[in-house]
Amino acid sequence: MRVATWNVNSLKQRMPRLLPWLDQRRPDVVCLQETKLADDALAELLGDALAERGYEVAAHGEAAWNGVAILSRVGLEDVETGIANGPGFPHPEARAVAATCDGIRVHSVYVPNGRVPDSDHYDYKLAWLAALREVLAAGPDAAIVCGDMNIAPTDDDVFDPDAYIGQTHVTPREREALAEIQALGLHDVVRERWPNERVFSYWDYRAGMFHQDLGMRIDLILAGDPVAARVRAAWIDRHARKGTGPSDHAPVIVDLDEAPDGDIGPVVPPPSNPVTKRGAKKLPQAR
DNA sequence: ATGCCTGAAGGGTTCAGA
Repeated sequence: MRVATWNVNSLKQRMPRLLPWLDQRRPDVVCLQETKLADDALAELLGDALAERGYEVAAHGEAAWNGVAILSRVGLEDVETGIANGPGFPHPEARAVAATCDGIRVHSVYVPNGRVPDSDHYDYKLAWLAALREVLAAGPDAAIVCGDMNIAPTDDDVFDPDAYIGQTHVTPREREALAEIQALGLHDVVRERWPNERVFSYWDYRAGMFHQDLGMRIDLILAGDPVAARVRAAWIDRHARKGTGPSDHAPVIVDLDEAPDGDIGPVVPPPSNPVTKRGAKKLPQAR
């Protein structure tokens, strides 16, 4: 079973990239973020194209901003939109949808950006993460949380920590909120597979950041023990960030073995190697 | 001039993103 997550930065604009990518990678479950489409508009836009490919759709969107969805061709049951008891800004935003696909509770999430540390929007981000944690704590262990977390878990997940001083995505409180979610027993499957590699999922559109591989790893797949034990491969599909009209995020993909019948034993982490990093560069700076 | 890109809304410019 192949599960993917992709912040598409507008489904409408990304159609020419999404459909060929679905045909190329053939994921069984796809979590989308920043669809920027109301549910009826999404159904109108790609309902037929997805049905042709065998996907059912659980969408939770709104016009212009935010929006998440789950596509599945291995079943899509018990759909739940939004985060129970989650905060709004000030009203609830379309940032989460969950469904059960082939026995796994799948969450597609688009965590608020935070904008500026210690701002109202930053407080909203922290409250939203706390509410997400409660939802996950009440759910099954056979869960997978996919999405744009808008947090780089460690300094190894940004091209240069100095470039992000005073910015969101790297502050201790955000990272602690994410760590508390992971402490429920969720494995960051890409980092566990590539413990010392330079792996990013987002690159700013500007100033050739992608070309120079100056990015961040903020799109994560977090898997509970029963799912993490089935991980056969986990990687970031940089190819989808190349070429004409890409999203500024690349898809993250994980391949799972078939669910075992009995006890599969402990999850064994892969061996470690020293971190290799290239020369630091600054973000584009204002004058 | 955080807006060197991109997308969306609502008009011909502003806001949001990370």
